[in-house]
Amino acid sequence: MPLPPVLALMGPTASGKSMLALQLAEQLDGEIISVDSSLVYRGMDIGTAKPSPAEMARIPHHLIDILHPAESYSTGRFCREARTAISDIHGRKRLPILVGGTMLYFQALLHGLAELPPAHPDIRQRLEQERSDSGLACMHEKLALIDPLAAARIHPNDPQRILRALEVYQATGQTLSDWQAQQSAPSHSFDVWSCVLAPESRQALDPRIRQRFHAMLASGFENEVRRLHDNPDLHTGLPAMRAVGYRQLWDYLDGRDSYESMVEKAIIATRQFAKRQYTWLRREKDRPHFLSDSPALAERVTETFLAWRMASQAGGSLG
RNA sequence: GGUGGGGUUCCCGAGCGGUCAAAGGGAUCAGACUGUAAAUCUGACGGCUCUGCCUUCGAAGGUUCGAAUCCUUCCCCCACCA
Repeated sequence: MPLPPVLALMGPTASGKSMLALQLAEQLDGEIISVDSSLVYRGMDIGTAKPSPAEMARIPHHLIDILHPAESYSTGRFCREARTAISDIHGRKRLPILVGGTMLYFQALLHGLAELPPAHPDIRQRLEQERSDSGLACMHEKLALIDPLAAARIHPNDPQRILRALEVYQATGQTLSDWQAQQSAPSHSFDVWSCVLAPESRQALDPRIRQRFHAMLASGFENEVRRLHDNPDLHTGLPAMRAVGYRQLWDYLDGRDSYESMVEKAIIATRQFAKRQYTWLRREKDRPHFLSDSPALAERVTETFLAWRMASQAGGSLG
């Protein structure tokens, strides 16, 4: 009995994933699951290039607008919710289509994620305090004592990872390395076919990024961020407010940057983000790659997917 | 026309006789990445036949064992005075 299929579409920012996903969903009777750490937040629409209400009405979208920006999402939560969404969609006899550019989420969902305790705000805050009192180097040394493996792997300048490792230990009495050692290969109740969408080169992305950011500004991005900025519950320490574009606009609204400079910085930040996505994407070398905006794109992706589907059904368990 | 400040490696910007291919930041390139990931972090970053050599600090000369650093002239910016 073959496992039900899942189509995964990954690609850098501004590559045209969302639009393609919509077409695929229509051609393949699918529903879209967003694989994106910023689309989960309500009130962050323009700057995240979120699908429009009309588009979301046309095709069901999942894992979008599920959190208030003051909340924090996580890889673990994504994995759970994505799995739930996948089986729900399968229950409706439709095709789940994973679409997004948060490569860690893809990695975790498709290749497995260690069982780990969730973020612990109290402990984290205490560690944060400790860090500003005694310095990062001291924290790293501390980590080296309790979890030498993690300390060796985590760079002494990497506060996020050092504090997380310490947090895991303090919260559970077990080191991060121990937790991670227990990870086993994921056993999916579905069969994934994934592909990559990107332009001819990363350089080709630059003008798209630039144009898209200006388009965002033209459609009221500044006001969107102003609303968030005016909300007393929100601040720059929040993961949501560190999103590309929001961060730069926030500084501008704070008066810490000129408009011109803010625009340039936002575009640069997007470019750098895309670069990091490419570093992940290179691992997917042997997946089918499709060119952004190429002719009959959706048709060709559909065709390739269906051919895979046919082959995997014929070939039984061999994928 | 006069006075003062300045022209430094892709950009900003330190350096002000040797330890300088030249701090620092930005950009760029490459990479890492396991519950913050649109985040966080690392490396490279004038050229080469690369434990050394060559070309760089507005231009041309000069002083010196030795100059991005001192002197002379010239070119260009900026401020102020005319």
